Amino acid sequence: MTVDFTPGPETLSCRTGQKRQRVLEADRESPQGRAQTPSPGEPCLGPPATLGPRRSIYFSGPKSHSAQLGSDFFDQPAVALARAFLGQQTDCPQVLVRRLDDGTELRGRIVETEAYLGPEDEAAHSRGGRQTPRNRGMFMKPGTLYVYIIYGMYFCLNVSSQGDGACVLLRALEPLGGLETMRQLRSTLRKGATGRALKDRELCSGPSKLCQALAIDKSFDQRDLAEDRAVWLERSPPGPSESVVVAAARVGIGHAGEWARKPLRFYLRGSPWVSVVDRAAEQNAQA
DNA sequence: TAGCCGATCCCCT
DNA sequence: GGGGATCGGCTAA
Repeated sequence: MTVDFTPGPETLSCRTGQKRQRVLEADRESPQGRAQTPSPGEPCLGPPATLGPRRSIYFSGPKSHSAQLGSDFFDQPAVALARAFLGQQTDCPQVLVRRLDDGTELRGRIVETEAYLGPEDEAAHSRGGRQTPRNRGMFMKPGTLYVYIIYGMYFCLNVSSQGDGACVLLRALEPLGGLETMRQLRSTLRKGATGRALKDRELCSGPSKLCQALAIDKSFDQRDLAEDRAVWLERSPPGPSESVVVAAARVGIGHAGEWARKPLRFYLRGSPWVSVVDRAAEQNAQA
């Protein structure tokens, strides 16, 4: 079986409505579906009525963070979104921002992602169309977070994309701001902490490491990355040079047969912040 | 640096 | 009851 990993615009338009319909249903059904509802002290964060003339369609309305990427950015197929997180369409990788309760902002540029395509993808939690309370975020509107517990003690952070049950796993960040807080969080949360100071490249080089470093846990499940006040996405400042995106096999899904070999993991070639480097795949990456 | 392996517990069948 | 989108310590090369 072959799969087209670069769906065209027609795929874009026909799948969107389907998932949005489910979201409406989800919002009606579950209190968690309204996780992004602002608390009494917060401003209303509904979608912008109009966009400013100079504002990118990818930015949220004026009531969100000024640089916060809006819903439209996430409304693309999983592979396109996984690449867009690395800046392949926007020329610069996106920055994940986490604002802690005390106002501290932690920032990391996304350098590694994995795409999970939905029901047909044997490695996805939504394989075969499975929809359970745990993976519900995968079926919610693009930009919805899907946070799950792995091996009983770690968290992984996914972002729902276009297409039912499709999402993108965030695997690694280049820490840009709040490194000392990240180090503290990692040292506190990681298993068997020995007190050894973690190197910068050990802070966010893995899906669960970045969750620890950004204090992201199950409470973030089903929240909306386009509207949330504690976690959001921004455009990165332009980097020093153009980056090459490597497409490699995904990690840790050996049980998934042929799907385990498909090049659905994406990372920036040469980045020291990536969790797993695939030399063979890098040879195929275009400069 | 790479490979091996145990920890640990949620979630699904 | 068993598997798992991980991590980190230990060992060998």
